[in-house]
Amino acid sequence: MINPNVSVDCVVFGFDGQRLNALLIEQEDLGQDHRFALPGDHLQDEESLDEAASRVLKELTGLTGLYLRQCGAFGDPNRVSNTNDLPWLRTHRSNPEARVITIAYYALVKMEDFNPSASGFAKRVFWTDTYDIPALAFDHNDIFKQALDTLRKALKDMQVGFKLLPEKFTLTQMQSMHEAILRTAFDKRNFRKKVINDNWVIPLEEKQTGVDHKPARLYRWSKKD
Amino acid sequence: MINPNVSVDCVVFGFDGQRLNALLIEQEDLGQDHRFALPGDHLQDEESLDEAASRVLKELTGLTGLYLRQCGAFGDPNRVSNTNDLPWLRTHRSNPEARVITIAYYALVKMEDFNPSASGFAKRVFWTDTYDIPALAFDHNDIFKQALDTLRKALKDMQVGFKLLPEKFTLTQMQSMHEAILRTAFDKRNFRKKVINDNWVIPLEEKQTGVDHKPARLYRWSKKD
DNA sequence: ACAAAAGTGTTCGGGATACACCCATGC
DNA sequence: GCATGGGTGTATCCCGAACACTTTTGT
Repeated sequence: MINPNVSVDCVVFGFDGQRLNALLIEQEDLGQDHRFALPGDHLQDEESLDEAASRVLKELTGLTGLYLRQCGAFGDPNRVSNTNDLPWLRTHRSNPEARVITIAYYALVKMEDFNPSASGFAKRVFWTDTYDIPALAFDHNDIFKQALDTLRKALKDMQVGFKLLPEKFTLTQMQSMHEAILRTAFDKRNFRKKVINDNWVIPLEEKQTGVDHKPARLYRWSKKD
Repeated sequence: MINPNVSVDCVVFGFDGQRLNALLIEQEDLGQDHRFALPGDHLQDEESLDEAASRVLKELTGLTGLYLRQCGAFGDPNRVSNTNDLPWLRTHRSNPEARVITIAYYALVKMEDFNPSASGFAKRVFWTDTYDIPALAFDHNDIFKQALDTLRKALKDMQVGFKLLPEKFTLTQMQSMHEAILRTAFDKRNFRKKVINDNWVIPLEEKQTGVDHKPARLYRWSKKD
């Protein structure tokens, strides 16, 4: 292998209408406590970094076609040398002591469109509230923080938010998403004025169904992906 | 070597009072045309990515103590396989065909404080206008673009501009720097109002010397590095 | 009728923009 | 005295923030 110690790790964000969630995997049990981690794996020859990130997500979680962006490279010489990480490394890596450089990605998914299922060395895949992330393997908690920061900056530039919403959504859903990601409350009238005036969304004729109150108008994002 | 095909490449920006410049190296001549590149080199064992970037700049240009920030990772399988790059790779790399993943950095220097001088495999080091960058080796032109984009975003957040100015500077110098980086013109009165009201700079009692017109007041940056 | 969420306008303050002339110094 | 850049104030516009009540639907 040409790049034996380079990997990609992905922070997959999903929004469920209330909370911002991230996708974690539980690594195979080796007689230890539960070990949680971000989905990630070594880079293979002949694949680009972006391709590696896509492949990893497909292999470990079954997700494909996600919006993916780099959010940093992590290469501290000791980033994989915590003793808790050693048993797993010894069974999965030909050179368990080697420092691994990882390229971090964040991904956004419309949760309704995807149904992650564990495979590869992931024993289990599950969504967790982003404000309640457990201790993760390696330096994955650092990577997660950086991914969230990057997402927040991108959201303020109004470039990515729609990747987390269904095709048709209500303004309340959109506002909740912003509030969940940025951890702030917005005024309903001001929020609506802004997204409509600035042409971020386009109103549809359709309305919400199946709710036991006044159904809200649906909107779609105005920009191309 | 544990990470044989990982490198760092650095875009060093400097401001000369008029123009934004970037530091390039000319690679050793191998009977070809001039070959220009960003300063960069392979990662060594036991050094972090940031440390590698510092070392590379010291070894190739003599510069130390620079402000350095990551601005992306580049790992396309073909990024080093342009035929023009092969002769150089063959004399400098044990595995010239190997794909190299590089972590890109940008650095900011006060040009007056530093005097870059070529060493290592750099035959020559020189400043070039950032709007007149020649064709560079590998994908270094792409890396340069991304570094400039990153610098511009950071400058708007007003975090980094002062790294390019002398300790004491005039507001006209500061404005020129912003204009050079962002490629826009600002109104003199508005610019001054802003940087003074928002406490970005602190006026000194000192004035400019050695100019053949009314000497300008000097300022210093108000924040800590 | 009642519960639940949808939907809607106005006021106010602060920051960004546009704009032109006099001043101090060196030669 | 003249050339060169230094230095200064005001009016306007737009955007973001604060704020509360009526409407529509399902049960």
